[in-house]
Amino acid sequence: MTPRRPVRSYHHGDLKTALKKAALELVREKGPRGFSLNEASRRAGVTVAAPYRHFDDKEALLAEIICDGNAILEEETRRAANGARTITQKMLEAGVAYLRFAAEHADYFSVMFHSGIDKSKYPSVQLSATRAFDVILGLAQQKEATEKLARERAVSAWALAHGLATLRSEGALSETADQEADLQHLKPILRRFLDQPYQ
Amino acid sequence: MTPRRPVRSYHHGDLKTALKKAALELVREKGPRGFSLNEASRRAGVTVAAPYRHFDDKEALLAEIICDGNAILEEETRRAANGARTITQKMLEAGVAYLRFAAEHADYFSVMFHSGIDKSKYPSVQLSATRAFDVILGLAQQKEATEKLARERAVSAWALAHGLATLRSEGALSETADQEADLQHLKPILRRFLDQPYQ
DNA sequence: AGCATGATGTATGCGATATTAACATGCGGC
DNA sequence: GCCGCATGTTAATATCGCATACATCATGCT
Repeated sequence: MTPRRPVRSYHHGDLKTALKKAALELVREKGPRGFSLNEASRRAGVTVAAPYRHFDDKEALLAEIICDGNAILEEETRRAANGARTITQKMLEAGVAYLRFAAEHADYFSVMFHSGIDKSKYPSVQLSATRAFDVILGLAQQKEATEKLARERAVSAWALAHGLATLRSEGALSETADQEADLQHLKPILRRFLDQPYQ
Repeated sequence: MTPRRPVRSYHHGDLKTALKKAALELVREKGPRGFSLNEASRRAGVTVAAPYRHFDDKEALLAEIICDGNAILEEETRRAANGARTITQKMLEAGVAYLRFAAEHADYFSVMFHSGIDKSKYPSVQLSATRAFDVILGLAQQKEATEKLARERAVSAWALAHGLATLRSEGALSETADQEADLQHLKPILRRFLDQPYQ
């Protein structure tokens, strides 16, 4: 009669990761506000006290997720840029990668920008964000003459991509079933923006 | 301003408005997550049950605030556009007005975009958002030949402004004490974007 | 094998919130 | 002046969440 379970060990093994996954799952289901440590613990098959061995508190978990998200974003924009030849094309592909990230990792994106946590309290978060931004900034520096212009170019490209991604995630932009096609449809917008000679 | 009674009377007079103000105040102090119906009631000097005479539930209050915010945004971008002569200048000023709105009404902006409410459940919210967007769209239609191009132009301008505003509100853009100066500093970015011939 | 240590469970305190039901009040129309 | 109806209050319910102290388990090191 005893429920025969496949030897669930007392020690979870990788609870930290499991909790982060559960949190993202919750965000996907119930939106950025739908996350709670308790529910995440339950889903990870663990009591509500266990998470505290791995995270200082609820916010700390979110902060780590944001770091992870920034790392993925950095990685993906960098790879996209590497696949192109000219600087302008690199920036274009990086922008597309940003939009793709926002769509494919909507859960991360949601936590990163809509979880309402005070990022300034977490240096690690700021560091990861800076690193992600540096991908674009690095490209802009190769494109522009002065540091000031490069920074301005990078900021505006970043902002455009971020704005498009946000509008998209809110359903303000008409979307079809084909994500990739929609993405390619937005490309011209980025291209026109980047093609223009700067100053 | 608000009809406030010196003597604490049983009936508040304009509780609906008072609650919305209190909510915005809370958001200003504690961020978009820091709002609760209970605390707002307290600040309005009323018990926690009173709000239900004016709003279906917590979300409904937020939804109304979003409508209000969209109305203000619409009004301010429209006025800014009216103050300029050429279409391009009108769009530029509208963009600056967007950024100014995000800075000066950071509380509204926060609720509008970071409160995590499902806007699709509130037609009134969507209507107000559409009306605000129509200001830009209307300008773009005068600037571009086809409807398709106009829409694209409007979307990208909107996205750029929104992205800049968001980055700004997160402290990603260096800011000085002088809000207005910072704003003028961002103008070139918008201008370069708008000056470019489209297609 | 035995022990130190870290990972998890148990029990519990505390606080907060949203929401509803039933009762009270007083403003404004008649 | 009176009474209805909107507006508030009292009171109660149902959750839920965070956090902590302490016991228990299992793993890996020696």
